[in-house]
Amino acid sequence: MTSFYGEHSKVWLSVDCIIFGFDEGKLKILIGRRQMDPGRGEWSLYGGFVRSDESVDDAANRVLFDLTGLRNLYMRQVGAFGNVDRDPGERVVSIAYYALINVKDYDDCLRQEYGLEWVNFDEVPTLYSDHNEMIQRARKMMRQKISNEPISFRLLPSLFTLTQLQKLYEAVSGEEVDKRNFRKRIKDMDFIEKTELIDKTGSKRGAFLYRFNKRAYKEDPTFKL
Amino acid sequence: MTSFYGEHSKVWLSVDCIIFGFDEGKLKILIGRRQMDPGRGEWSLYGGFVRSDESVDDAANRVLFDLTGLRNLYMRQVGAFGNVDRDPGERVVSIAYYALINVKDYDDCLRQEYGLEWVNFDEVPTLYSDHNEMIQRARKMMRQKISNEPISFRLLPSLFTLTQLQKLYEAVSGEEVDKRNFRKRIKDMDFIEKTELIDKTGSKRGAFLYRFNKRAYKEDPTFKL
DNA sequence: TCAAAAGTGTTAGATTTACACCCATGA
DNA sequence: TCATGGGTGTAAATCTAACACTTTTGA
Repeated sequence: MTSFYGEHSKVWLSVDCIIFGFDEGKLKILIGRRQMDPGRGEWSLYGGFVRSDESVDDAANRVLFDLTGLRNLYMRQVGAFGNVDRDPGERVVSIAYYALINVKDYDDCLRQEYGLEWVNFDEVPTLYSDHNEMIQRARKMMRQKISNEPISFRLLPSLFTLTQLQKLYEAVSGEEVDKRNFRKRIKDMDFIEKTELIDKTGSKRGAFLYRFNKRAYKEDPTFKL
Repeated sequence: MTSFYGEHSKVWLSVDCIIFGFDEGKLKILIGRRQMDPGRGEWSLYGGFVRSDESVDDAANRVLFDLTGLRNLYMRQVGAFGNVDRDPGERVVSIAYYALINVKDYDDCLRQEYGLEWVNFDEVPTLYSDHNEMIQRARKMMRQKISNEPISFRLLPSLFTLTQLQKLYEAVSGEEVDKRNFRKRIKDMDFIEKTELIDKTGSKRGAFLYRFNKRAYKEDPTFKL
């Protein structure tokens, strides 16, 4: 191969995906046992190598699609992790991404096939290499986003109750909020629409279901929680 | 070379540095004419390849030190830029970093030696490859930071006037603020200390010089502009 | 003497926070 | 009938934003 850059050394480049979900009032991530050496058997994020014919973003999308069967997930780059010895085998630099999925959309057969587990974010075990650092950075980014962009809806079913929305917000932001004040703020956002549907799974009385109107949000994209 | 990952392809990895400065009331960045093919002669950020024995962060620090002679600069990773064809020559993935320097600390001989120019951020020409995208992302990150972290002091001399501080804030945030309201907020921050020194370069009357007390900030790191 | 930047307080309006009770239902 | 989560309004406190004039001094 001819090269302008021949004298410099190349590195392996991988992507690692932090997949967030929300279920039973808790923020969760999807992790599995590493299937390859080095580190076989350790808890780990799921990742893959970047191929020569795909962009780094495409590699992350491919890995996410393999894993979830879902396209067009909300996905953001966390950043590059490039310590020399981060991979015990070779020099591998990894670009971390986080993605948000609705746990209910996710095919549990696929989860079992890959041997993945949903674990509560606050109870994540020690992970392979620098993966714990990756998830912390991802969480920090997400915490900043959730107050300024409507990302909650990526983690919830398309119909959700205000209590669910509030619990999610609390789980991500890490602080409790007053129910009445929270609902007041939601009422001001016209793109969060009340339906006539009632969810009775969470309480005897039942709670109204709401939906996120993407179109309405695009017309007036002001968001502040 | 033995490898666990032999079947996957490696890539060249570079770092690109966005060096911000502030002078004469304007936010500036340091760019130069590209010295190598492909793209020789085009306006470009300054960068370098990541070596096999250094972390990606170290590579960025090395490039910054070569260029400025300064250590311990404020530096943050912007992210990985990994489109397949972003480099016309070969597959090169680049990790962008931005750094803040005080223009007065910067040795102008070094600038000339490397053929670099300070250009107003709002007047940056078309740059090589995806470098314009990099600087936009860097600026966005910086805009978010400046209200929540005391980074202004990295761009200013150690003694500065409140007018300078305000102009800097306006240049980075992109919006004008009321002088009295701005000063009120500054007064609340005990780690921005008034000295008895007067700067007479900016006005006939002269303005008091202030200084950032790092130690006091560490004791009470609350910041909100 | 005048142009140019430095410096200084008050008030109205908006936003945020704290707070407690009734409702509907299934078990 | 009672335990559980759903739903609602008001008032005090805080924060934000708007606003204009005096001071100093070198040219």
